[in-house]
Amino acid sequence: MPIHNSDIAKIFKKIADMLDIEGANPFRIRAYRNAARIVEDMPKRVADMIRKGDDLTEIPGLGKDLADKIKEIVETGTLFQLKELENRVPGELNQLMRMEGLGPKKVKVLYQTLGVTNPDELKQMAREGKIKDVEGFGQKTQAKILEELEHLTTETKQRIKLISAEEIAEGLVEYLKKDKSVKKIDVAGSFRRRKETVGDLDILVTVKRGSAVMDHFVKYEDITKVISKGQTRSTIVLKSGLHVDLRVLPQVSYGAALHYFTGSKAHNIAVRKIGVKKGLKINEYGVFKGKDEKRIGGKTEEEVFDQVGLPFIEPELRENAGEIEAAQKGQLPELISPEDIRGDLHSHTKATDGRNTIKEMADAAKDHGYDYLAITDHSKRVRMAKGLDAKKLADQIKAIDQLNGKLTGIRLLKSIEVDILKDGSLDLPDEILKELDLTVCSVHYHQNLDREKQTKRILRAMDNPYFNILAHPTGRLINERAPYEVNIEKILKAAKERGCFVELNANPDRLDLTARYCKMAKNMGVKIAVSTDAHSVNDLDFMRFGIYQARRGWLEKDDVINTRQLKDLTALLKRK
DNA sequence: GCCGTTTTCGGCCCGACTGTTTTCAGTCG
Repeated sequence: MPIHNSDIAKIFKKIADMLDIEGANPFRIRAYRNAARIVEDMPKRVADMIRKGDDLTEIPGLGKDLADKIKEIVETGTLFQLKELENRVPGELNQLMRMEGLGPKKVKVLYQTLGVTNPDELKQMAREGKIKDVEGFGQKTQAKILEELEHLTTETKQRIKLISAEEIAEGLVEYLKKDKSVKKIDVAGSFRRRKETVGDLDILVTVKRGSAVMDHFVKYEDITKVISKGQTRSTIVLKSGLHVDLRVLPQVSYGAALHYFTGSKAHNIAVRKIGVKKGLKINEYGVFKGKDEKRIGGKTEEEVFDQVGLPFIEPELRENAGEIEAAQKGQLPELISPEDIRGDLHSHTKATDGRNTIKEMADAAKDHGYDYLAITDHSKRVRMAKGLDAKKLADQIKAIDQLNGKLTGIRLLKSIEVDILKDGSLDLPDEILKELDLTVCSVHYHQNLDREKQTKRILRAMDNPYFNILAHPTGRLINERAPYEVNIEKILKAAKERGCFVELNANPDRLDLTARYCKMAKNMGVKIAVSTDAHSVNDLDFMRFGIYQARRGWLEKDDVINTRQLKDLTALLKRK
């Protein structure tokens, strides 16, 4: 069984939890949590790296000990240390730590006094009223535990998609602005970094003297629970289950706080470390210097970066994934922006499973200020979507030619989202494909092939001289369907050799490629098409999510083919 | 458990809020 990076991370997280409950050295625990994160975010499979004999200790945060443990996990699928731990501490105890307000210390006390080892037993004790009598616990804690356990069975706390977070955040910001004492307002956190999913919202504000914004905040209509309410910080839970923090900040600290709460944590730590070397203390209140901790910055984010000798780093890059080193060398990318996009290369119409006509799509694209739009309906294999056969596609080609004769200010590109069949051949004959301006090729069926077969299948498809863009390269649906097993690195290499491109599908349910693969593609010199896969005129708006993701993947204007003028794009699409 | 051009030993981020504690520990981010 292949060991995924996430498997390794899971084991390290569990060890960290168990050590936490045992009361081990907190820095040792942090080392495990840190390692879990490192492995999870690694652009390559650790198992492959070990097979190739790479030295894992060269990765910051992994020493000899952890490297050996990773090796053990890769070779045996498990870790002896974990089994040992489970002999001392029941393995289910860490589940209790998932609960709001229960940390390692309290879990340990519950275990030692009441013998509680899992959520069911905890629920039992809470119902019998035994929790409140334990030292350090009380009536309120018991009620909270009971309430949360009743919930736990129905809804598991899941990160929500960026598009949902955006909707919620906009509503909240609008509501908060109704309080006229609010001056500045920003939504920080992973939302501001435009991560594809968001775990909670961090809203920062500055207010006029005597503001009652906290009172206003906890009266928001969408709230199910107020977890805490203070002068400078309050936390609420929305009906959707999303947690929202509101922080009130002094003007002078706003930039420091914005930086601090935008994260990522790893980025902040790295910035702070540079600060420490320069004798600075950086926290959410500002940048401070010397023994007397004189404030020397923090009103704006720029000031914070400036004090550590860095240029401004865009939020999307703040993952401690090389952005700090790049900033130090003056080599930060000039990230792509929405205005750079000249057209959309993946869209559907009524001819298959879209909801609008070709003409309607063309008009909408023109309204977006685009120069071109590729009409890419499904091919016949995708029966569910009434996919086009060669004859129907020929009819559509004619229709588009005619329409192009009448349209002004927008050019329709004749194309198709052609299915890559199980054996890697394309779903339509070359005779019809060669009549098109470009092809967008994708896998819809047989997603469960093993890694090698799936990769070969796609490589074979790329051998077809009419193959241009690989659409939604991993097939994942965020929170719904895992990516299929496929070696993206090999595919990128093949795309480079053959003059093909890969899509970054901007649909917020897909966002496929991930940021890390975008970065990999860029480094390998493979250009990317950021496309919406629109099934209606409204879906063309998804482009912004594609741009967010592209920015997270360090892409610049030049890395993306649909930033090109039509004639340059046409030249790019001609395979040698 | 990791890390080091100030250190191979002794650091490793810390402040706000809650609950139960009468002066603070635990949790969270």
